[in-house]
Amino acid sequence: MLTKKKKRWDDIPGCSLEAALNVIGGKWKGVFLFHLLDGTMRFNELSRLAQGASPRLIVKQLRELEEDGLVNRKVYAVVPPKVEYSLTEEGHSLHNILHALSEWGDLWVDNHPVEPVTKP
Amino acid sequence: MLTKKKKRWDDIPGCSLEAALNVIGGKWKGVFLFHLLDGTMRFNELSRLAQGASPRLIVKQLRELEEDGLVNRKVYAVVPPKVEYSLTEEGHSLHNILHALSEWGDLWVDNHPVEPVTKP
DNA sequence: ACATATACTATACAAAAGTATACTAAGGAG
DNA sequence: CTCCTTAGTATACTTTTGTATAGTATATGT
Repeated sequence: MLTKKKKRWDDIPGCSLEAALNVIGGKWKGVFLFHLLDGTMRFNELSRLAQGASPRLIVKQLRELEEDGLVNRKVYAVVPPKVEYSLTEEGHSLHNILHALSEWGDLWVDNHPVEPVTKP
Repeated sequence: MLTKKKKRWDDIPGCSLEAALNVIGGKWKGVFLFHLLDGTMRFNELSRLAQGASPRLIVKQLRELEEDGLVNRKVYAVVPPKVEYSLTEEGHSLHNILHALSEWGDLWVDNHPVEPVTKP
């Protein structure tokens, strides 16, 4: 009998936009992808981008990006360990979108300042 | 003493890209925004887009989009109720991004078919 | 008098996402 | 022999998301 492999975007049938957002929309995925546009980075460097996130989460985000074909993970058999992350061709194809999102976000943040309130 | 109003994107300081993804990345937000590009829609119509989602969630997504300034909510004082949702100018400014995401998602889905597996 | 329609709200619960903290492997430097 | 380094794992827990299900208001049509 044939059945389907369970994927994270199974519950969004037919909607490519939602599929895209699922792939790049994880908590730190956008940031990682954006910075990887400039070249390969090591785990530590990526961690520093995700200020305050636990390694568990960082690993999870990176593994999903890898699984989804957007990043390569290259392990060097050295001690201490060295692992380099870089974008695949598919990852690079997000270049324009990532920059557009970043610019739009800039404007949006400007137009929606966090309101200061007086504390009682 | 001055403090800040808590917002949903407070935990992503300085990253406009992540801010953007936070604003449009909710479970059904992309779909709603995309379809609203074509004109106003009533609550029922939007619900139908979000097949299987509970009203609670749909309302939450729409309220957040409203709060973030991307959609207008127009209530008609009639019975039975009638509420129309439409994009604000700021919402419309996402036009290109939403289409780019949709196209990218299309390609991505094509390149990543769900693998059939034989069940034991 | 009664069912109908719409856009929700309320409550309880389950699942997913994220945090906090501690720990590991193994070779080189001292 | 001990410490340092990196790229993670492991475990326990909290928070956020999302589901399931039922209920509400009220003018209108029959």
